[in-house]
Amino acid sequence: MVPCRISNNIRNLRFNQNEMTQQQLADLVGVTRQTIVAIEKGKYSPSLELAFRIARVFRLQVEEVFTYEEVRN
Amino acid sequence: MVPCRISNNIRNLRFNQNEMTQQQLADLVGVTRQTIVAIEKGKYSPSLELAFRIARVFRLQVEEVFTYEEVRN
DNA sequence: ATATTGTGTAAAGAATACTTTACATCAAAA
DNA sequence: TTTTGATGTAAAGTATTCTTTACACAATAT
Repeated sequence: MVPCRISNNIRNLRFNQNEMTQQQLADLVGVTRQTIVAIEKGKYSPSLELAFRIARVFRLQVEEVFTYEEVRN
Repeated sequence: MVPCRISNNIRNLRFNQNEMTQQQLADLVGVTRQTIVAIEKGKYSPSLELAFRIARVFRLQVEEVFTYEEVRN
């Protein structure tokens, strides 16, 4: 796959929208806290399923939480 | 993770929008044809990255290509 | 002072996405 | 009728996502 970057604003959403901890978000979407940490920190990007679940928690579209951009030089 | 279903209308989009083969779509998004087959047939759902790439080909939002719904009984 | 809460990191293993190779079927073209 | 192109399936291997366990640190509360 062509190199790209998927960033997200989960951290901001957690604070601004519902004042929610990583653990609470993890529970709401059904994964472990470490998974949330890894995604927030950009270690890897989630599965589509998890992306949907996270977006739903904040009542947003996937695109409003995750930003896809191709990497060009 | 709570059971859910992710469906998609890639097949329709291929036919209606650009008259595109599985192989062409695969090349455009940088995966093998088998991956497209598996996703169209619902064998598994793509990574978020691939979902973005497919949506981009059709100039659509992720939500316009993939539909997430929780399974309730 | 020490317990608790929220966050970060790391490493081994399980689960899922994706590749590679190969072969089968059907429809349409030569 | 033979060939070609589009699609479907399957199995073994690689890569990535996610879990589990464990520990560390800083800020706040007791």
